[in-house]
Amino acid sequence: MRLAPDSATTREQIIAAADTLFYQHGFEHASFTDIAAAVGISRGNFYYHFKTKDDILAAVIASRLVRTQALLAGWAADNDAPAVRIRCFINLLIANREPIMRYGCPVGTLCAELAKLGHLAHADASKLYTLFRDWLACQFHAAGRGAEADTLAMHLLMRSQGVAALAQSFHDEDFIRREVAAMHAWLDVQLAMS
Amino acid sequence: MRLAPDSATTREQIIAAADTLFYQHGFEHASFTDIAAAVGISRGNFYYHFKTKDDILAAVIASRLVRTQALLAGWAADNDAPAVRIRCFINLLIANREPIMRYGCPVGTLCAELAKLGHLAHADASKLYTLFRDWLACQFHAAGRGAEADTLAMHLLMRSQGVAALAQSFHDEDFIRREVAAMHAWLDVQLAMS
DNA sequence: ACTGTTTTAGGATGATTGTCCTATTCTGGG
DNA sequence: CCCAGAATAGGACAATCATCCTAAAACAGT
Repeated sequence: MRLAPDSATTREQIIAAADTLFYQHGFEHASFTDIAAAVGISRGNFYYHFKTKDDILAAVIASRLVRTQALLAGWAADNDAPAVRIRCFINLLIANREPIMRYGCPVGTLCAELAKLGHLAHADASKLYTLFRDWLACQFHAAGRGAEADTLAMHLLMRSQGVAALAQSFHDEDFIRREVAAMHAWLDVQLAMS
Repeated sequence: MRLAPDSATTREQIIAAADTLFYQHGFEHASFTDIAAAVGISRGNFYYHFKTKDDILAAVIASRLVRTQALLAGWAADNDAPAVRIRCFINLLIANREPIMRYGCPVGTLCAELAKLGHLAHADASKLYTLFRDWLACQFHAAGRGAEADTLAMHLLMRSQGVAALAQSFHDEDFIRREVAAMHAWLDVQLAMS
């Protein structure tokens, strides 16, 4: 019973390709053929690695959860001040502005699609939101806003979602920068209250 | 050459059913069969009224543009003060909270899906955003905030989109009410600046 | 009642989908 | 060298999709 290192690579390649295609074209519109072509393997070979498309989706969501957790942990490790950590989240809109203007927010668009499909995986996809929500709430708590930490976290998350949605349709980079600046200003006010 | 009143009714029924199904299940996931079943006509009969699915989509978007314009014109006719008019827009989140928590914002989810599909109709769907944007900017202008009217309009639109996105995934009515109250408070501040 | 147009129903069509089967190739341990 | 298991390829399969065709029905004007 070996560890099958090549299989793990192929499996990870499938997940990575599916992740990208689900993001760029949506879960439903991205087909097995598309993913197979992106990875460079045959279409029928999928059954060996994933029994159903839902299994791939579950693996993609699990992968995103891990990477998101690592991202948030990295921000927390690199910065001592909660204020700086929160600004890392806000600046994500600037760093990812190109894909956001093309495909929207990876979390928001996936959750919206799965909710419309009535897909069971929507519950798991929502955990991506929860990850950001709880992390932000934790930072607000550390910044002395414990009583309203979750409310403030949801407010910031809400603004990032709204910015991503409008940026996608209007393709307006200045709008993103303007709203990011407004979010930083809002944060200044909130942190001054503690 | 008669006006074909029955045909107009059937055509409108198709548009209405397609509008609902596109909203509830998404454009791609809503099939001809679904729409036909909702209207109560045969599947093959569509070709007589609409040559392609894209034609139905175009008709649905055109119908939404007309209804949105009428909605905005109604708000403007019913209220003299720009402040009250803008609050009508904000309160839309409360009035439509049930469908929003289920299916998200009709405009936002449609635009996001069409953008991901690279669909040509995305440009027309974005006009729905523009309708709200320009109308809001007009109200801010009338309220004495001419210089920043469009910026304020985009900010309000952004917040409504963000609230709808999170409300759909978290199914949280209290969150909607809290953010609507915050939007009203924000508006108070903005109008006091004029 | 007749006629030409509008409207409808039902099925055919080809393409695409997710799923699944089977034969072949690759690989590492004995 | 050989061989069991892992991995792959290619195609079969039924279902679904948008689209399209054709014949029947409903209707209006005469």
